Amino acid sequence: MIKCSVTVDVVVFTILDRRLNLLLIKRLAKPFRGRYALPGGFILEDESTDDAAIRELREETGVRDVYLEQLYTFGAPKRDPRGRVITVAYCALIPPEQELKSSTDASDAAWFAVDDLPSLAFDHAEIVECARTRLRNKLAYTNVGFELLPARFTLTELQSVHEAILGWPLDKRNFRRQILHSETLQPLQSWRQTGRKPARLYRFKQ
Amino acid sequence: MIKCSVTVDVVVFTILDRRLNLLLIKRLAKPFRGRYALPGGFILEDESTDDAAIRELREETGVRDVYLEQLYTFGAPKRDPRGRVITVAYCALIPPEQELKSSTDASDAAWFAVDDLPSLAFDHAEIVECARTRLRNKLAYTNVGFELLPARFTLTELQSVHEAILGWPLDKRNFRRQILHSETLQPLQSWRQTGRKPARLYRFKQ
DNA sequence: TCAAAAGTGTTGAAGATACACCCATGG
DNA sequence: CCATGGGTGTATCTTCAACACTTTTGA
Repeated sequence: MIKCSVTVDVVVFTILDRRLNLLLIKRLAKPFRGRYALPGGFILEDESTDDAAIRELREETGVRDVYLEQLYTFGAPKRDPRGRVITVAYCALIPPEQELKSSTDASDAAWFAVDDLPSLAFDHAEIVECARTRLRNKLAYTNVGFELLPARFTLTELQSVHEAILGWPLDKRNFRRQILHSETLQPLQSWRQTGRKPARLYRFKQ
Repeated sequence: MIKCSVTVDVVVFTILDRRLNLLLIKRLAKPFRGRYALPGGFILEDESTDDAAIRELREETGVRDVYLEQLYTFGAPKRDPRGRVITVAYCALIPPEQELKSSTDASDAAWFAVDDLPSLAFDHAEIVECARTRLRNKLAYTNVGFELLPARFTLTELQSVHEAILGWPLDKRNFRRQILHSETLQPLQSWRQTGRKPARLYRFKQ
């Protein structure tokens, strides 16, 4: 029976420029100084791991009330050179409308397209892989893609989120039929004039 | 930043009498003395959480080389009255052929049908619920049911495993077509004479 | 010959895939 | 009037669900 340090690490996804991006932070301290790592940190005395993930997310990005889900726990004994540290990994999805702390302050945090990541500290590459796989799978049986969009969105925007997550193009008509048939979207009486023809806005029911 | 104790708890499933059962251990120590709990224990200095689960499983049941999968990590601050303990929960599936330590020694361990569990210590009822849900879902997209059977089995036996996990009856013809179509079974040149008409034996490919 | 479990096909419904053109608007 | 993205329907194929009788054996 030993005591060990416990961290949470959060894979924070968002959509930028129609591509799936995630948040990384450049490490200022050893080990892996100068390398990028997932946002995260040690859990506090009186908070659950979920609460720790929520807190880290707020500290690093300023966002709250977003989708957050526990992913997996990584507990290899040598995964952190400083000693025994196990980490509970989380996955967060944040809509692009959010004012991000990281995009406003002169931070060491930056967004990276998932297909163009730098080399990561610790076992964080493995954690990211785990998160991407989970997200892709989840899209098959849930409508979790909404979480990466603002409250009101067009069907084309939703489709491009799905395409960004899956990594392949979808058929427009099939996508629309399927998503509308699921009855999870509420059509609104507003249209967005983004391109030429205005596009109908929808929102997620509940 | 705090240090906390980390345990692994294992939901060990098996099939007994065509029903899904799980292993529980009567606690001899406080807290929850006399209540049943999941097998598990603290992780050691130099083992991964996976290794700890494998070790606990061997210690409590004597089995090795069985299906084992990480489930979820429970990290509420008050989940253990002794102090801050987080637990990484695992799910194990063991075939009924195994000689179980718990069934041979005069142990405080016992099998319980999942639909007839006693009141459990800690948050173990929640962990069990999580395991049952995961197992049910997993059956929809994998053939994990094999893990609860001996190396050679009949299709009727496999069907009854699926029924025990799902909790409802399946159509025999549809089940057989589906499972044979998946090409994960290898038919053998042997038949089991369990009832009247001999039934063909199969084994899981790889 | 009876009881018990093994084994076996077909039909209809629903869901998934593939595919191409017209529309509304701003420049 | 042209360029851009918005919006729409059909035909086919595959997959899933429902359903009942014959076969083999031991007692």
